[in-house]
Amino acid sequence: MSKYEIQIREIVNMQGSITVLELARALSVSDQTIRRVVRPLVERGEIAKVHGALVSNRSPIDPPFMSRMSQNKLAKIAIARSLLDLIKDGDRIAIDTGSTSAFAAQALRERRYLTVVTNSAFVASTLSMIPGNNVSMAGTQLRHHDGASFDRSAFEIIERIHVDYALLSASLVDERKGFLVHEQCEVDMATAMLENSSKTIMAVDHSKFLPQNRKPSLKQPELKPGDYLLTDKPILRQFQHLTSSLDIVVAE
Amino acid sequence: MSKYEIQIREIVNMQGSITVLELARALSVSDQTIRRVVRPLVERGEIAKVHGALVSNRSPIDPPFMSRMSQNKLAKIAIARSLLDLIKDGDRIAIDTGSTSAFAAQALRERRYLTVVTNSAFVASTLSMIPGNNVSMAGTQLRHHDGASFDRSAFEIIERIHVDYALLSASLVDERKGFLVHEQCEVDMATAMLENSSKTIMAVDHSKFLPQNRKPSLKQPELKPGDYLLTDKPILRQFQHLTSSLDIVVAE
DNA sequence: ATGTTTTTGTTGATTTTTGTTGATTTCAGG
DNA sequence: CCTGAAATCAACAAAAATCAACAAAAACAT
Repeated sequence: MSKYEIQIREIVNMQGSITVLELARALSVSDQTIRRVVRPLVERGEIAKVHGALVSNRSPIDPPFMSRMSQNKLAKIAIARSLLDLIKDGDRIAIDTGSTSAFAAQALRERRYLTVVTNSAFVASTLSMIPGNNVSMAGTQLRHHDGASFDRSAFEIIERIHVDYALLSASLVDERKGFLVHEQCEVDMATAMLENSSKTIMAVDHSKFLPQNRKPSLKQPELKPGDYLLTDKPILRQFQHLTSSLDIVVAE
Repeated sequence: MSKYEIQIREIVNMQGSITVLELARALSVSDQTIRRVVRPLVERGEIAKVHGALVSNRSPIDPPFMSRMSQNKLAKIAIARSLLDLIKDGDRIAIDTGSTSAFAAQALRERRYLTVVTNSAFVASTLSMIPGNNVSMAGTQLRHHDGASFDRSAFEIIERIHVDYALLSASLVDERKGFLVHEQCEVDMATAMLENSSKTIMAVDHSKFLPQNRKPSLKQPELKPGDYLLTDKPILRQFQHLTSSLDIVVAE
């Protein structure tokens, strides 16, 4: 049994699929080594292999649309579950757009009597079905790539409703610049939610701490001391200065 | 099994349908590759293929919402399919709440460049995912039993957007009183949609013509001559006076 | 240190997949 | 029914991934 085995299994299952070459680069070994190490894993049926890639054979649970598109499903599910430790029946919460929030909405269906305000039609639709919830959809015109709204009325509604928690996310965590997203309207929305909530919960899975091809550049608003950071792996040393004043929750 | 397989399945199921060329561009491979990879998927029946596009063969609706919708599922699916004969790419349509409309929204995922305005968060969320669509969610506060909004802003938005078709439904068709629903706000919404559309499409499955335990009492607005009635069985004699001025489409 | 075993990287041959071209089929509109 | 445009298919060449074999490097025991 090779020392790379556990790592490989984990990466493949997390990502769903990955090419041999990518994996080789990730572990800084040659592609041939990966092939050799992977062979017994495939024979034992622990992961599947096709020409061109390794694919996870984990039975993919079936959460609706949005969720299945996303990377790092398992991490996001774990984060969503640990969110349930913070949010109790009857709480008021603002939720932003994004796949992490989509998973969170799924998890929050367990809670009752929530007051929810969101600019994501998916989140609104999911949580509005729960008896006892009071859900407000902020905004009118929905952008097609994620069904979220960022028009003026969206901001007016966010600013009208004060909540206990704002659930925010980010596309990348940069060592120096902090939590980043791709578009200004997302920053504006996050700011509005943060300003109208008592506490903020920033939810980012560990992959957001790694370098990415498509680099976001816009900085999310500053978190307050005592705000929560939800993630799925311990914070690495070089990021700790960003998170020192936060309550960190690491989902197992 | 190819390395693109999982991605293709996800994209097709998410979008409902997509052309081979679009998919090729999305994965940055040639169209020929897509055709090759897709062939076994089609043979195994995991997705369906028609000349010009790949279409999802997923059961038309999965959301939790479905439990209450399961009545007359087949009839509603048939009606939704025949709606596709009326609504073409690029059309503008207002859609009301209700299970019939939810099925209609699923079917309309095949269409592109729709302008949609609706007070149902589920319909909005479903159709906003389709590239090229322009979807407006009317209203803010969602009622929990169906995720629809009937507040003042909902009406303002409906009245601001003029569309080609209003897709309406009813809870019961009464021999004397016509199309009935349970709540006044639903009548108001139907009226607003009808007044801001060129044609109205009333969609009711045949069970709505039968007596019911919980009797609705509020009358939907009068349809105009030439408006459509979509249903799944021929109209019985005793109802024909209600429908004589309408274009009747019977889904097979 | 030395020899042995195991792991790893490199090379080149082999297999599989992919893109391109051109012929063929399908579809929509007269 | 015919015609033009778009989609599909077949076949071949190019590119990428895989495999086998061998040499270098690392780990281990003596």
